[in-house]
Amino acid sequence: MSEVREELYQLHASVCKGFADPKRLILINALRDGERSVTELCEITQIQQANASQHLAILKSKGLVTSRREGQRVYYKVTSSKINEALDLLLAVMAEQITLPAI
Amino acid sequence: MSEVREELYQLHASVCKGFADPKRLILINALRDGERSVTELCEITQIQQANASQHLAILKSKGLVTSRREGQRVYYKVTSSKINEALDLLLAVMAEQITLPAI
DNA sequence: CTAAGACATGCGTGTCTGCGCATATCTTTA
DNA sequence: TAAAGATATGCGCAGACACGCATGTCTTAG
Repeated sequence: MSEVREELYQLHASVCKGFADPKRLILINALRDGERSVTELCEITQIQQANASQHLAILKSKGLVTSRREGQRVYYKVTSSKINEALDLLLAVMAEQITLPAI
Repeated sequence: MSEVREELYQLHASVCKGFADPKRLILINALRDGERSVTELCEITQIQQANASQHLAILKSKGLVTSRREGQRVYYKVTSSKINEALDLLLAVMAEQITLPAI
């Protein structure tokens, strides 16, 4: 395993870690319909403001969301629709397992 | 947020946690071309046998891989091609960020 | 039934992570 | 400039996680 490849897996895992928390998934889901300010996100998700900021910072550090300041508000949005597609695929995998095969 | 939805996010995050480790990604990748025994996986990936078993158990507990015993060997395979698709999507997201936009 | 190979599991430890709380920074309005 | 709103950051702790090592279990060969 080359050094470069090793680092790639490290990076890939790091990105996946971004999804490895329920609150972060809730936040990402709250951004499905477009960008939202932190306050809006807190209202929608019922997550504490400081905690939401921490999770958003993690998502941002992994390139999963981007932010834009407008006045005193900061608006976040999901970086790429591929992110939602990937999450949907995993939901589909989960669904396949729950759905019992026909007898 | 309903109780059910809360649990769904918890479960979804749990599945994502399956990908949140470089060695597990390496193992999943080693299973791209089909099933492999634990010994084969250890050879390919250079992961210690006990450690590989531990990671495989985690992947299995999340429904990401399945196993089948044949004699003294146990063969693992990825549960669904959707899993590789999802991982590829994330790699694409990563690639987009590294690729600099044209000036 | 005994030995050896293949795989799984339990334990101890060092590290990471999520959270609440307090507080700091930035922006607008008075 | 002071105050208030919006967001970010630092700290401490409790729980989770990865790993190495030793050992246990299952299967086939002799």
